Amino acid sequence: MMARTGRPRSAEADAAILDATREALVEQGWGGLTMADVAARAGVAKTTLYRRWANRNELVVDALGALFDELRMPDHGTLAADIEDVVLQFAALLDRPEVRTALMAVIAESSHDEGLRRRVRTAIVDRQKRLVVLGRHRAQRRGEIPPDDGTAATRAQVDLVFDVVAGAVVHRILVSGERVDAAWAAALSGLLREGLAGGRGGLGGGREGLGGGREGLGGGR
Amino acid sequence: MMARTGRPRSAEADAAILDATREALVEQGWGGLTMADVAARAGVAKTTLYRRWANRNELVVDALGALFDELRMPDHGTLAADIEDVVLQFAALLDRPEVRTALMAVIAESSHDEGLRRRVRTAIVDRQKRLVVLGRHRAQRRGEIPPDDGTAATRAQVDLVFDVVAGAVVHRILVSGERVDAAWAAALSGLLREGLAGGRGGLGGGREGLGGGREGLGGGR
Amino acid sequence: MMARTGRPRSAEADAAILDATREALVEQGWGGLTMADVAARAGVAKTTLYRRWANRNELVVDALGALFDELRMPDHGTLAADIEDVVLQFAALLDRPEVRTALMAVIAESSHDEGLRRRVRTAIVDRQKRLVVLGRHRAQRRGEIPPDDGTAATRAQVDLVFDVVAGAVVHRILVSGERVDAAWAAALSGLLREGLAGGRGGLGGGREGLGGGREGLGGGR
Amino acid sequence: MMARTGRPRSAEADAAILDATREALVEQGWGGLTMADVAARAGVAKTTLYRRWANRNELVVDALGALFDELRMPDHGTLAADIEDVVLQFAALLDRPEVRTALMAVIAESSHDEGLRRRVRTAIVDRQKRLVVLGRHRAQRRGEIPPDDGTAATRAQVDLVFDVVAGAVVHRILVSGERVDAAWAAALSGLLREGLAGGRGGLGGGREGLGGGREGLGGGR
DNA sequence: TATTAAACGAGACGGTACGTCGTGTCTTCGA
DNA sequence: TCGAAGACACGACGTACCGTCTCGTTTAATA
Repeated sequence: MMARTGRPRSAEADAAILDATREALVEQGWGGLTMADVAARAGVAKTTLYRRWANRNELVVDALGALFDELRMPDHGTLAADIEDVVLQFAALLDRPEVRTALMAVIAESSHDEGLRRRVRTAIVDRQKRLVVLGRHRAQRRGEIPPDDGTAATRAQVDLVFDVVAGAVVHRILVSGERVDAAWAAALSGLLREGLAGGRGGLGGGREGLGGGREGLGGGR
Repeated sequence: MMARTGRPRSAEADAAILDATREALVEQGWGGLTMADVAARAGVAKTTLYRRWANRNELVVDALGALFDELRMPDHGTLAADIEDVVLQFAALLDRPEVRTALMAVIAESSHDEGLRRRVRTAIVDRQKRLVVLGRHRAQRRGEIPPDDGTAATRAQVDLVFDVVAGAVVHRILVSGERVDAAWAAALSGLLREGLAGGRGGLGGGREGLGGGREGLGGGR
Repeated sequence: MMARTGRPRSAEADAAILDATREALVEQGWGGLTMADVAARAGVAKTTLYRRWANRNELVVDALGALFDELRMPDHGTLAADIEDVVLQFAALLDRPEVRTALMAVIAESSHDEGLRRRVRTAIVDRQKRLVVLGRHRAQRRGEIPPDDGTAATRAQVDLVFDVVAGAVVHRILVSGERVDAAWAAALSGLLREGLAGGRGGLGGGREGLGGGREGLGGGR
Repeated sequence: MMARTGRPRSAEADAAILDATREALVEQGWGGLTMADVAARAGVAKTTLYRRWANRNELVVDALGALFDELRMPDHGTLAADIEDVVLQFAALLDRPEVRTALMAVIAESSHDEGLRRRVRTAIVDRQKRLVVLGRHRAQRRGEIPPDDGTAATRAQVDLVFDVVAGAVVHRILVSGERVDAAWAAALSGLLREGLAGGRGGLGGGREGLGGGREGLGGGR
């Protein structure tokens, strides 16, 4: 079904190109990144890049995605400790200059390029999200949080936690320009733990409190 | 003090350029935005753009900043309602196509351009942050949250709330690509209310379950 | 007849502008000459330049023309000596850097600008040609050459001599890039003397050896 | 000796560009000539122009030089007839609108650009000069003029004749703005023939005749 | 082992935007 | 009213990158 003949593609070239891309991002930044420069650093012809990636954006997404693949969900025995660990891992990743300069750029580009959006989702977003899902399962097995009841509210809670954790870390590092240290990670973890527990089923349990009803919101104290 | 001679700059041109910039962003996206196109839309020469802004990035930051200037802190009587209102305002802003396509792009560029970073801070970030500060003051006057005690922990809490709120909204809309509706805003607000209240006024106060990292943050109590 | 009101134009400004034009030509060459630079050197606003000259070309023609005004027809007592003197004067003029760089340029521009062509003619060409006419008259008074007989051939000879003398000097200096010294001037003068004498008073009188083309020019005899 | 790799340059592009340059010169004149227009006419990208020529001046010199390459030295059997033929060829060349508008311009530019001066010399001046040298050899073989004696005077005479012929034609057409017809060519040819023959060994050798000796000038009648 | 077809390097190519510069006009203020 | 200062619309400049296209040269599977 597929061509079996001819010279096969070089696997070394792939790795060299991704490495060169990250190296160039560190030195030149997103705006200064050029395909010719990447090719030269990788010791490869421009043609070879375009044979594998359609354009600069897709190349960068893959180069970044490889880094996100290294994220690991630890098991420290408590949800809070697990969250803090992941937050710090994520922060360390965002602190890398190639990520700082390129992550938001490809997300911006993806806002008007559906193909790129899909690639960002599979290469980057889903690789983060699975940590949230995994951490949640572990916490449920430990009994720290109630098990899934299969409602939409459950899925909504996963999404909310994901957006809060990832969003807060991204915002602090890339927008506010502040460092994420253990203290900050603990603070965020604490906020989440109380927020989720305090909700007594909270959001996700999604009952009365959701959807506009906020009769109790804040009035609780 | 400064030169008073020569033909003064046209104030109309400034407004026309910023309008044209937003219009072009809507139609062409960040990647398709060109200075020549903006100039043509504004009925102005390219020179006139470059006389006011050093480059495309700074122009776009100012064009976006003007939108963030329209954010208002309402007074609904409760912190939760105030937060939800602001979250929805912010979400509406991020839903505008010119913001979706360009906000993350300029933040990415700012990661290796200190001047641009400052401009982003004053034109965009600080305009959001003052809402958090104002909302916090109101809630303190209402007695919903304890007054500032002047510690670093207090300032840290403001920063954390800001990063969580803004980060979550940005992440949900731009990264996850989901809509922010009243239900989601209420859920986020609830998470924050419980998270802040549960902490006994203190992030970092995090107790037993926390990883331990709280060297100084939580000392505020 | 003319408006007498308002501030009168500065006569000093005119001289300063022409001086500045020549100075700028020396330093920047024709291609590097800018109106703004001329204005700055003259201590004058660009407006003032454009109030007096319609464009760069006309300004330069006048700036060069002033130099050609200094050409003088001496009276050494013989035609040959007079020619040599004028040739050397002309050569000295063409050796000035502002003339080298700009004379051919304005002539080139004049090829598709009738107004400029007229200005070149009156400011530059006619100022050279009158020397030929004057020298011819003197030589006729001395009896070195026959008096005008009013025929077209007479006028044609004046033109031919003018084109040969001016053209040869211009070509040697600007095209061939060689110097004009007394020996060369004498050689040119000698060629002309023999050429005119040999012709038996007649260009076009050319006999047997000539190609045949003489339909009317030589009819002067 | 040189790199043999990569895609070779298109020879068609070269020809198309030079043609387009002459075409644009005819329609727009020297001042209206733009690289973008030439590229568009040639169906070529601007980059391709700049890959071959450093700037507009060098491009135009080559475009004009190709025309001067077509000059031919005929053999009519007499020096006079040969001169007239060449003069008319040269005049026809200078009458072409692309040459009228651009030749003096590039010569002007060459006055402060040594590289351009060299290019003008090889592409234009030397192509004319070889005709003088060739015509002189033929006339010597015919016995019309004495053979070279190897002195500097001989070389000086070649140069003088060249400057006189080329200079006179250029000056008449471009400066005086008059046409060159057979009659004028014959008159110039006659002047030269007599001037060279009358000199008895001509200029350079010419001593006594110089400076003061002009006893016979015009006295021929 | 020879064939063969794709991968590869090099670099020219058609495009497009960049940011700068010069032109000639205009608008303001002060002399 | 003139002049200085300088903003303005316009348009060309020469550069840089894009992504595509030839070239001639490897290189591994296949026949």
